[in-house]
Amino acid sequence: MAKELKELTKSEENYSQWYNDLVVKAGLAENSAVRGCMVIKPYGYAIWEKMHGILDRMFKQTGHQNAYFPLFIPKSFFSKEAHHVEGFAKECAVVTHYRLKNDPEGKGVVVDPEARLEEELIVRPTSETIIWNTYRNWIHSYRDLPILCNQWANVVRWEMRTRLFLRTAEFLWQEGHTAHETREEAIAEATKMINVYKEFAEKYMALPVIVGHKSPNERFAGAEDTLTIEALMQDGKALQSGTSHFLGQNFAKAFDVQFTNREGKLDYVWATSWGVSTRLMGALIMAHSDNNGLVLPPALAPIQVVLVPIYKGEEQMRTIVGKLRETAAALEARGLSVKVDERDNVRSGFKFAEYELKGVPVRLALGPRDLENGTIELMRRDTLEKETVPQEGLTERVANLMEEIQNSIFNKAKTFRDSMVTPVDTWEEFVNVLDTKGGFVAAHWDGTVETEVAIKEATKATIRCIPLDVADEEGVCIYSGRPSHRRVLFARSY
RNA sequence: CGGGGUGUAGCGCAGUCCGGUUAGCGCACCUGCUUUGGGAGCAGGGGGUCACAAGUUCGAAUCUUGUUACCCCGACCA
Repeated sequence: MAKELKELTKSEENYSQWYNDLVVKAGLAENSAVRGCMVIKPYGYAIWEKMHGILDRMFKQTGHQNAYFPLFIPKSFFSKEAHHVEGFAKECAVVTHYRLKNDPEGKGVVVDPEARLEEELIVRPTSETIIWNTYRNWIHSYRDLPILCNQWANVVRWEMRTRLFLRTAEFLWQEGHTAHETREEAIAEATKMINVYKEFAEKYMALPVIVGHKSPNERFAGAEDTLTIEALMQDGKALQSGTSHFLGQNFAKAFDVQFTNREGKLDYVWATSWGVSTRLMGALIMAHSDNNGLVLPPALAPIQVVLVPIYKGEEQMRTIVGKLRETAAALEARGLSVKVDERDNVRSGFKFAEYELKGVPVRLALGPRDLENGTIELMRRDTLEKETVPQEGLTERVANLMEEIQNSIFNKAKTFRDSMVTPVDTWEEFVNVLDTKGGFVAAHWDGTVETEVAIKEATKATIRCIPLDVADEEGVCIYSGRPSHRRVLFARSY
């Protein structure tokens, strides 16, 4: 048990505190000297690298290529797409000067007032504008289409209040930007990519998500349609974990990106953009962790199996560590990432607690007793179950266990999520469920922005999505009493 | 930007109301010995501009004024 964490059992009141402590103590990330910016530590980054690698492979398999566009965007680019401007406008970092000089009074360096930029540069909060400005030169004919590019980058949004991984001033993400001949093709692309995200979340992160459309009010600025994957955290709040936008011809018109189509006529291209960020790390942590620390799905765990020696005296240590190295080599040959913890300045009990805090899926412990009996102690992190098993056949057993743990973590999260989707038909019920149970509330909505905003003001709950697979059902709006044709999902969210 | 709170060792804190030996405790760190099947014990050791600045005083971590940073609650958040 994590001594520091033990005193901080998670509950609704201290959930934020618990989350923050967990992120710091598990060695994932910490606050930096720059307000709102985060340092991702090696262990946290190792998990992100795994995510990055898997996603990148999935993008390539769906025909995409990586490219890189500038960090700085001329201010004027943001004036070109009206809705986009409205949606952003504020909370960006702006570069106004390009030089420092020594302080005449000898107090270090100051910004050289002579070195003011003619046009300010915005540190990208997202790259649609600079990318569409670039695409204009790449696209002339239908033969140039589609363009299927992705960029791995950092972006900056000057958020007022930040939380590690969930909302930081600077964060890492990928943003895909595609250009197509037809509306249908672009819509298909946006749908394809939200499904890639769904598959990634469920198969690798063991995180069940609901795919749906955003309401017009929650839509990305400049998009005609925004698809989202919504996940549920253990405190009953929803987390938007990835989005895919059908941008129509909005950016093409703003940046004058036209092509000659198959009929020989000029037309504007159809666009999509889609992204996931280091926020997924927050989702991973909040979806699975318990009071002993992280619970990592084997598919994303930087260390899948840790081997801990238990011994008395140096001679015994050498024998046992030797045996563990052999075991580790066999597991590695089977494709698992393993670590033998040979440190002799901390005791085994300390190591047990530490790897639980870090979420390592399987722990093997070998002591003198096992040496005699030809056994080894095996513990799985998700259930904390220990058993003593024969060394014979261990590699296969552990390899199979990886799959079992991955499924078990997913099923646990799914059972919880499913139990937290509550259909309601009255306003009283709606408020009551939000206040006492949390989670998603499936309710009828009249489809108007006014109602959506009024509900948000009254309850802090927003429409998370209109699920893709929702069945048509006649009913009346819980707030206005006007007719509705389907239920949508409301929740309080991060 | 509004309301509240906190700055004392790497981290967490006591001391501040009511000024007075050499500023203290826990964790972490270093050394040694004993330990090792669930966060070891003992002994010794290192580490401080008490956020910054000015003032009051024989004397300031403590009182006064100003500044600054951070945290929490709002507002904000594709």
